[in-house]
Amino acid sequence: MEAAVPGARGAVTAAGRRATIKDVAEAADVSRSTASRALTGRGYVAPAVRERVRRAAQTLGYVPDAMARNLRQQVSRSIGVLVSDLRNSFYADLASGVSSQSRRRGYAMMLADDAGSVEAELEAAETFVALRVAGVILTPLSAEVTEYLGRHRIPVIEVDRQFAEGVCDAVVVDNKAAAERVTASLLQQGHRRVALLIDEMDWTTGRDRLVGYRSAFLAAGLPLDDALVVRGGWDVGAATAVARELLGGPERPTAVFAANNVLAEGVWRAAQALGLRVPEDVSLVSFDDAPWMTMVSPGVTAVAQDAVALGEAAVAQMFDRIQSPESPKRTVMLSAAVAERGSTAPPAGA
Amino acid sequence: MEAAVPGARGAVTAAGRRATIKDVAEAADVSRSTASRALTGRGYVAPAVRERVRRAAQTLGYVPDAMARNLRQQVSRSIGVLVSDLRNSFYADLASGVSSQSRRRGYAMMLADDAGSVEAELEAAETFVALRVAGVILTPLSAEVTEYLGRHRIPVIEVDRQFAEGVCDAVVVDNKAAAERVTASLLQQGHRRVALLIDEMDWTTGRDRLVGYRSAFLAAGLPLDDALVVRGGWDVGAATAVARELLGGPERPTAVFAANNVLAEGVWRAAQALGLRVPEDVSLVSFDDAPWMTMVSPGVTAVAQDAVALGEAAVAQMFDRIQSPESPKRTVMLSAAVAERGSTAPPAGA
DNA sequence: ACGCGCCCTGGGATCGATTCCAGATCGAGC
DNA sequence: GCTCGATCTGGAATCGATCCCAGGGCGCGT
Repeated sequence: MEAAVPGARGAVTAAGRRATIKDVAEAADVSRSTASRALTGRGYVAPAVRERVRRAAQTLGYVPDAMARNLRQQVSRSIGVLVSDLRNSFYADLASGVSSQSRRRGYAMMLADDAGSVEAELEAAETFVALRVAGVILTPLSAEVTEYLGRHRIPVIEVDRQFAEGVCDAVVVDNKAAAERVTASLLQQGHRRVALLIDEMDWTTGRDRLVGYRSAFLAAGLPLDDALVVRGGWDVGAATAVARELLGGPERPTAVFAANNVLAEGVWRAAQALGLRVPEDVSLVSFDDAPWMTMVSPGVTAVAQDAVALGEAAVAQMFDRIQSPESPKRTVMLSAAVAERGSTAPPAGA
Repeated sequence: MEAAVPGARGAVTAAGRRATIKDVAEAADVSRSTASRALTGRGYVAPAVRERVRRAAQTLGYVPDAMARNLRQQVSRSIGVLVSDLRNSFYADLASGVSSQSRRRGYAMMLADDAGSVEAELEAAETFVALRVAGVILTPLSAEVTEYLGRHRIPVIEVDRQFAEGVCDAVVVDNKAAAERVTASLLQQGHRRVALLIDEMDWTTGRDRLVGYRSAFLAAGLPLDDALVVRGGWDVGAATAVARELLGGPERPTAVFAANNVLAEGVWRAAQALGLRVPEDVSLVSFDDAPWMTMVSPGVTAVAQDAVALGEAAVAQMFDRIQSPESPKRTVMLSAAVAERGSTAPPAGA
């Protein structure tokens, strides 16, 4: 174990403690107040003294205690991020976008994932409150969490999905337009039995995707068949099982629109397992891009939400909100591109 | 905007401030000390008083300020995690494993990603020091960062890779054994021109994978050809370009061992672009599994490092270290399974 | 010479929670 | 009745940094 040599580029005082501003002040032979002013740059300090303090801090390897600073200033320079599942690339990309932007602004990121559990979500929210984060960016699971954080006067930005519009700042993609676009494109190719595989209809994500799907039928003057709207479950296993049922049945749809990447994976696996070729036997479109969709052949046509951009936009909106706490709530809607890749074709009979 | 009704399940006092322990104490008609003891459970408090304080806290929506608590107690209940790139599923899984385990122990996770930049890495480390995290789990980019954190007496666990063994706690996979195993399996299938596509040889990851690759040749009594060891670059674009060069050349290898998932993606894309079939024209094995490898056909045979388990093990080791700061440094080595999927076959001539 | 304003510094309060310590109360044992 | 110990409570110090404020020194204008 190396000895802590004071004076060397060490990080601790001789006693083995971490250096505090008091140590710096003593080393520079000034008061704590002056040392603080010299280092933060707020208030008068003679240039020579400032330099002396700076050097002392450097020598001691002084790093100000963020706890103490935040406690005194009653603000923190970290933001909370709460997503559903880091192992899903959508959320990981989202977190990545948030991370880069918040670092750029000098903020640290506290990241938590509820594993789809409302309880874990609330627990994480409480941790954020305890840590007095400057704001929280989350993909909400329950309506409670937003309300809870709001009660504690913590700015909240909902990303990807909302329960209701206008009650909370949010950054979402234009689910309806994108869903309508890809559905219309399938209908135009001649498909009539287009199934929608979806997981939930409680959030704006699910609702709007369903609405978009339906309005494409209406716009084309085609009848809706509710039997073609199928609930897919929350994980790949469940999605695969449901998709097998759907594709293995007697009245097999000629195209499937999967409402997210997990469901799309289920459809893909089910098609493989059943020996169905894509797109010859069944066309597939996914809402939500994923790395594997560009690796398989044919590639899977997908609504490519830019999750990184979503995260970045959320950070931007968070800082807007911090700057003007009283301005009306705003929902930012990003449009999503459709990445055409070849997993769709006119139905066999056409 | 809803009014903050004190007495309701509100989160703020009438003045709009956040409730502090002083508010709780006054509401329960006790001193701050007693309130603190009642809520933390340390020290004597009459049962009736404890209950009164608890209810007051509940009513006020009191959440203790972690800053103040940590400052007083000189410990924090959060750990820092520093990975290279959240958008890479390996790191995302790692973070996910850390997240679940640290939450289980009541710790919050501060997550940062250096985007492959040593500067960003050190900056993040400084943030962790400032926040007085209980420990840091990282995939090191530079040797400096570990040393820096060590100087500040912060426990560090290196994950996935190390510069040198024994100087720092670490959790790694048995790179050499796994690399040797898959290489040997290719050799046994009859391959002789087995290329190794690798990005770096400065860390134990790269070094050991190279060593494993080589020792498989030696064990089989086959000659090594250094021209078959190719540097692949850091992103998919670069990897693809290098792989195209490799597979498009005159002396095309019959099998490629890609040293990580990014490189494997490059090889896969290059093979597609060149119209080469896997495994008929070229066999492919990857070190490091990725979701797409199970989606393509044939699936890509890969050394399946369990990144989630890696993260979980790192957390476990971190708490061991916190409990016994003086015990000797330890490197935990996890073995990696090989997921056989069909991307290998005997070479065409065989 | 005096007053005014500017530059600069240090003392001390402050943020919110924990914790040490002194003191109060009460019941039991002798 | 007195002591002793256990139980319980509140006052005050403490963690590390910031920042208000008082005050000293100095230059300058009159």
